[in-house]
This record gives sequence, structure tokens and C-alpha cells, in this order.
Amino acid sequence: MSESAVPPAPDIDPDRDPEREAATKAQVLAAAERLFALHGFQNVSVRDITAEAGVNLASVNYHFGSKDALLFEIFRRRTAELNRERARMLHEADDRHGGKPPVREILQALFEPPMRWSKPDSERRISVQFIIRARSEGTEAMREVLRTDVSHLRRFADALMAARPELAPEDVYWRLHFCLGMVHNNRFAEFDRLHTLSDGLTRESDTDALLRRMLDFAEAGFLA
Amino acid sequence: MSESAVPPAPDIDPDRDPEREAATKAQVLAAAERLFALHGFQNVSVRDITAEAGVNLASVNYHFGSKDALLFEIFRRRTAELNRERARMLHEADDRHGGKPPVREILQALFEPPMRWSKPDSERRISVQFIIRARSEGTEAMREVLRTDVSHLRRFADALMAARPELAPEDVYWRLHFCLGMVHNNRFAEFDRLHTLSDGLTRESDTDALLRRMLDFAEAGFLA
DNA sequence: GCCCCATTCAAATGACTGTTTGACGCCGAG
DNA sequence: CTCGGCGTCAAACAGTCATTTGAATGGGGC
Repeated sequence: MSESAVPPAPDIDPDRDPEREAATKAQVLAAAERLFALHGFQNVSVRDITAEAGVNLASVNYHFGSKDALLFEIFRRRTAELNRERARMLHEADDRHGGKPPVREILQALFEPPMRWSKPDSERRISVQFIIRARSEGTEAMREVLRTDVSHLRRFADALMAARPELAPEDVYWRLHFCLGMVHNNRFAEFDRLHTLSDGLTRESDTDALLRRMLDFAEAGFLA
Repeated sequence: MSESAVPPAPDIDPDRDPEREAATKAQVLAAAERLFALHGFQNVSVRDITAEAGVNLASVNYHFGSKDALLFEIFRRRTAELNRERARMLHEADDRHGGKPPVREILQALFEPPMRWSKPDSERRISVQFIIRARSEGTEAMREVLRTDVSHLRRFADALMAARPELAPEDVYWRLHFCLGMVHNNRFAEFDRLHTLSDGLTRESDTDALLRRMLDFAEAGFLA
């Protein structure tokens, strides 16, 4: 039901999804993600979204059921992407080191995906901000998922425990918590604050250097 | 209506402020801080606040001018308290070490106040949650302050640069940023997530142990 | 004893919210 | 050509919101 007015040129469109998305639906998704990431969930109205997307007001409820469902749909897609990429990198590190990768490579699998997506020219830059914002401003449904679905983190916790078997499990869990805090703190507003404090010395734009700094800091913390 | 009859004993009240606060005003402040900390700024209406406080709806606008101004007033008080306490601890560490305290004591001055206030029986427990929430959900006025007023952090940055003179200033700024991220990540929701992941192994209630863990992790990161 | 002023109160105001409605257009199948 | 239905549209709906209003209250200063 999602698509049927799209097929003007259905078999020529080069970048269509397996599940072809109506142009309206895609535009709403893109506009909503952008506005939510920039201004917060509660500060963006359905009217703002449809105006930005250039579609009718009723489109959101027609295609997604409700504003909250739209939010959740974006959230679902983006967290799935992020978790998949992190799992992929952890798996590769596993392969490289016969199932027991060192701490730094485990942390790199955790840090690099959001950092790579945050590069200034990346089209996913806004998605990372959306995900980070979802953590503190999301709807109840989103928070429920964040609170209870931790399966993607279990692999990381296990890998870290294997890499540092002398650490008590609770130490590993806490330090993983600290590392996640480092990532979630990478919001535009926090960079602004740091930029003010350092009088422009810290350029957020160099994400490769930032990733290296984060790894240096977190790795040392884990080896303490 | 609760009582304008507060001033019956105005000069006997032992714990009155220099600027005596009407009972209504104080009740609104307390109720607002509590509700905002627990449910978020946008999810709490003026009606919720006045109902919780047991005062009339118009009280908020009468005493504070607007909902946003009430928010800002709480924010202003709490951040001032926190900054004052952190500065005090840093100053004491300065005195103890002749002006050049070690990294760990500097970080302790940064971490301990919010941790101490987060103890389960502390009446300021809710204030810490309010401050943390303000960082990501605050009004534009609050975010403006957070972005531009960094004077209280400059002392910490300077102290850290003195303690580790071989580090480039930008390294110090970034690592301070990471440390602040660790603190700001201490929200109830994040503890829930960690609790789920560790299957109850991590007890958030032991704030002394948590502070020690944070210091171990952050100190190692700074000495890297 | 009387007035003034700060405070409190119930009620209303107006703006904005997410959502629903029913008509309309338009494409493809039969 | 005709019909079915999907998608779009403007308009309306119902609810909530922060804020304002003007009257009522009650105590302190004279």
C-alpha cells in the first residue's frame, strides 16, 4: 500500500529499494530526520516536517500512522544500521585475531562507525545526531527499546572480557558504559562548548583525529 | 491560597533566605525541578507543576514571569551551586599541593560533587538529573549559557595542563571533553540500560565505588 | 478601624498541536 | 471506455498548552 503512484518509471529508476518507497514517504523521512536531529523531537511539528518536505500535512498520518510512529521508524532504521556496522567491524576484528581481538580494535568497532558517519561531507552526519538525540529525547517506545534491547552490546562486553580476563565483569561493564558516554557526548552543542573553551583550538571537523583521540583515551582507561 | 499567612512568623523562621522566599514560590521551584528532572522539560506542563505543588495555576507566571523563566531560574541556581562546589574542591586541591595538584585530584574535583549529590538518600539527587537533562533538552537561553559560559571549566583545563605540561593543549581540551561526557552520561535511563546489560551486576546505588571507577578510567586516559 | 498592596483564585483567551474527514484526481486493470 | 482505489488535498476537529484577566482575600502600616 505504500507504493502505487510511484510507478511512473518503476523499472528505470536506478536507486530504488527492494521495497520501493513512494517519493512522498521518502521525502517525509528525510525531512523529519533532519529537523528532529537539528531541533529536537518536541520542537518539530508535523506541519514543520510536511512543509520542509513539500508535501501535504496529512501525509505523515497516511504513510506512518502517527508522528510517534514516524519517529520510531527513523529510529529503528538508523539504530539497525549502526548496530549492523558495529557488529560487522567487530566480526572483522575477530577474524583478524583468531577470535580474541585486542581492546583497541574492539573499541574501534564501537567508535568508528558513528565517527565515520559524522564526517563533514557525510550524508549520514545528521543520522548520527538523530540517534544521539533519540537517547535522551526519544518517545517512551524508543526509550523502552534502548533500555531493554542490549543484545548488540553483549558481543562487545564479551569481547572485552576475553581481551582483559583479569578484569571483573562489572569493571568491564562500567568501562563500556563510560565509553558509550564518550560517544553520546558528541553532539553539536557539546562541540560548540569545547570550541568556546579551547578558543578554536579543537576542530571537530577532523573526525579521524578525534577517533584516534577517543581510542587513546578509552584504551588507556581499559588497560588501567 | 495555600497560605499568604506565611509571614505570621517571619522573623522567627530559622531557615529563611536573605531574600525570603514565599512558600508558594519555593514549592513551585521544588515541584518543577522534580518533575522536569523525572519526565523532561517538554513533557511537563505548568498545570502539572502547580498541581504537584498544590498552588494555583497562575502562580508560575506571577512569580517567575513564564515557564521558561522558571526553568532558567532553577537551571541558574543549580549550575551555580555545582560550579561553586567544583571550584571549591579544586581550590582545596591547589592548596594541598602548592598550586600544582595531580591529575587525579583535579578530576576528583570535577567528578565528586555530582556523584556525592547523586547518593540515593541525597536531597540533591534530583538536582543532578535536572542539570544533566538541561544539557540536552534545555531551552535556547540555557543552551546559550552552556555554550558560551565556560569560565568555570577554564580553571580545570589550566590545572590539567599544569599537571601534564607535556600534553598539547588541544589534547587536554579533548580529554576534558571526554571526562565531561562520562559525567553527563549518568542518567537514570543509562543506568537502566547498563543494569539490563550486566544482568544486575552493576549497582548504581554505590556512588562511592562508581566515583572511584570513573577516576580510575579517566586518570588512566589522561596519563596515556 | 481603614486602606493598600501583595498574593491567590477561577475562568477565559488565543495559539498551536496531532489527527481525521471527505472530496478530488489520476493511473492502470479489465 | 469505465471502474476501483491509492494518494493527495484543503479544511475542520478536538484537545492541550502557556498566559492573561479581573475579582477576591487577608494581613501590615497608619
